[in-house]
Amino acid sequence: MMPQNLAALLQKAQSIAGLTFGELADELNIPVPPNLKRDKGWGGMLLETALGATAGSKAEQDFAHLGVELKSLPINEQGFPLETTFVSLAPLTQNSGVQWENSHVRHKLSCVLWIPVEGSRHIALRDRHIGAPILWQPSPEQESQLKRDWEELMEYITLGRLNEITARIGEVMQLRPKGANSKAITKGIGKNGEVVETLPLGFYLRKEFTAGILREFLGN
DNA sequence: TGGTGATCATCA
DNA sequence: TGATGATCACCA
Repeated sequence: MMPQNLAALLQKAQSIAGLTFGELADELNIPVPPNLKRDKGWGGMLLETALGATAGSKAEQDFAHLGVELKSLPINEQGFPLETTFVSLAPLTQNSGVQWENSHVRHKLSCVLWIPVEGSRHIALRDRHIGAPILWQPSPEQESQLKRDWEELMEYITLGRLNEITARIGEVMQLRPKGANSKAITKGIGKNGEVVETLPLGFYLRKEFTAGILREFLGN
């Protein structure tokens, strides 16, 4: 099932474009939940299964042998993203020496297969259509935007300014909580360089950024 | 706990 | 009403 090369992956992705979640799920004998309240990652998992990615948690690209990360992107009727896009957990400790060039964010975003998906809640989950795939690599401009934000955000982390971090920081990428709930805990660096308990944070792409990706591929 | 996949839902 | 902060499920 795992595609052996990029062409096969793209072909598979193109072959499911136009289907609804319900049609695809039925083919794969996967039950469709009534909504996403308790199954927030269901759509992404469905696409992973359909495209032959190995399900489960592994800290790497979905198609590591192809160097490709798979991401579903819920959009509204206007083709605009409905949600920000999670990229990766932020390293809150042991991050000395981490540079943009060897960061998880850069690696994850070096090549992404985006699959737009109808996401409006008034459309029943099983009736939502799967869009045409977009194989994307950041342009030099996009990468420099990401790098700038990453460096600014990482500065808060490494300088022990965790308490000052807000989702408003960052032009195209932000830091937000990423965990089971507000009681989730991890280690971070405090004001005086000491280890402190803090909320796990993740990097998220702002909607405007992913909207730009859609725009460049769908031709404005 | 820290990853994967994300969306929910409250409040400014 | 949209974005921020919170949350859901599953796995190793």
